[in-house]
Amino acid sequence: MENSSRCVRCDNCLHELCMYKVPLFSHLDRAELEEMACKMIPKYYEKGEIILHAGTTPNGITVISMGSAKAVTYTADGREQILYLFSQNDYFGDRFLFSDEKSTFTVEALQNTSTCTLLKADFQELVAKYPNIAIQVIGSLSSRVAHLESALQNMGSRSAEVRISSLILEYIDMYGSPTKEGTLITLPLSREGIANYLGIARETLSRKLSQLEGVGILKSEGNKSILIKNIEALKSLSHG
Amino acid sequence: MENSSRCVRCDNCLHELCMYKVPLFSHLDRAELEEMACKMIPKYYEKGEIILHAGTTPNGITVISMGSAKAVTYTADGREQILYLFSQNDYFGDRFLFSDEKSTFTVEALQNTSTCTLLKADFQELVAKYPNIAIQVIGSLSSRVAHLESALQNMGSRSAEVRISSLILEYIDMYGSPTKEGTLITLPLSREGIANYLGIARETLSRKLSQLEGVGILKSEGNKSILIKNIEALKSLSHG
DNA sequence: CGGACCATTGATAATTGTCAAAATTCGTGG
DNA sequence: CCACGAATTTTGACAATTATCAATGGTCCG
Repeated sequence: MENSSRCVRCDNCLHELCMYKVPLFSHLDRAELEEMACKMIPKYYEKGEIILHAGTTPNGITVISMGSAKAVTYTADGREQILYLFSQNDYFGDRFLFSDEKSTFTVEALQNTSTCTLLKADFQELVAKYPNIAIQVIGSLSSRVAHLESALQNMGSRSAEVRISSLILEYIDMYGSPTKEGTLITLPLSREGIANYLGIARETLSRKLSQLEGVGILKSEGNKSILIKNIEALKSLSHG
Repeated sequence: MENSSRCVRCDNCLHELCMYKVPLFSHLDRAELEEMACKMIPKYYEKGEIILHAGTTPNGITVISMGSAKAVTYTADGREQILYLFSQNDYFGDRFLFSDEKSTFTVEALQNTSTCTLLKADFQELVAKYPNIAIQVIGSLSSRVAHLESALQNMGSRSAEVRISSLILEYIDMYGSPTKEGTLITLPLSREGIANYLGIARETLSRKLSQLEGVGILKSEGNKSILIKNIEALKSLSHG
């Protein structure tokens, strides 16, 4: 307690420690969390600002404490390919904690966004002190691998319709809330963003969504949300 | 030494310890390696046999000590999507070491293949004893993440030509050997396999390769190798 | 040498990308 | 709260690419 009062707390976290909600740190006890919190470096980015530049070496592990961000690379034919979408309490940089590799992706704020960064050296110290954290890191990387494998599997479908259906189903779980008329998804990305994530043209996405709307499966509600009216139909589409 | 003579050595490894060449274990000293070698379970698979079934929980970390294998999932539209290609000294299962998740992919032997498996429990014991191994696992997962990110980036190119060029360039580094007339690649996969890795139709791959042969960039040498005659041209193709 | 397997080629259809224009949506400032 | 302008999205028409199906040709291994 005394210890923590000596710290400059992360301003973004109000009266809570933001790390508390980060799975990576969830097995630490209060004291350990506070010890770490002291070392977190807070930062603020406007929408559109770059949080991490491709080609540079990340200086630690960065938690999105507020807002959201996308990790993008550019495909050989010059298009933007979104690799990850980071929402509140997601983090990146774990892959660089024990290596000096340069990042191949750029991270850009999708909204006004606050981050907390724990420097590599501090993290390594922490790992030395609490070896269990290494196991947590392994778990974290494992689920990142799982996510990428499934994204890759999805990209393997030649048909745009299948890819779109799968992504919507994923979004239902992550960003959906039930209403009387169906499940309302608050989209984390613009149409263009979704298209760039799926590796298809924005126009193709538009067309397919209109088509799905035409047969009553869903309904676009402005640019930022979609109402899903028939999940079962989506599921059968996503299966080929 | 006495210790090791009490072990049943892995038959596949002849007089060498196969783990010696596995990066994951390369930081262990001889004694540690031998200790671990005692616990490795060797197994042999004919070409086409399944080493790991999707939907089952891997029992440990499996090293390909001889031969090769592919890790595949099936896309929503029923096609085979190759996620990984494992050659000698590659391994899989690291992602399941500290979780009970089921594998989403199936691993199938591409040739007659020998493996050595270290059971989860034994691995965990090893990690407890030599905590540095956890760091090695982190490194191993990190490079797996890097590989997947780049594969995803590649799948984002809408054009088949670009994807093919990128893959060939990758193969040059991994399976190529210089000759007088150019770089000879001994292909690790059949045409169909390459197409399934790239997420395109086998016929499309054929056509593009013929086309590249037509302009003198490469030359198919039977079904199992390709001679690359103009790497620079390939590079510029792969950049869009 | 033969037969199974794999790869190539051709013709066609279906899908998707591209470019341009019109329509919507969104946020801002009055 | 409304209106306006910028940004985003949708739609249309067309071109380009790729998938599909079927037939042919080649390769590999016993």
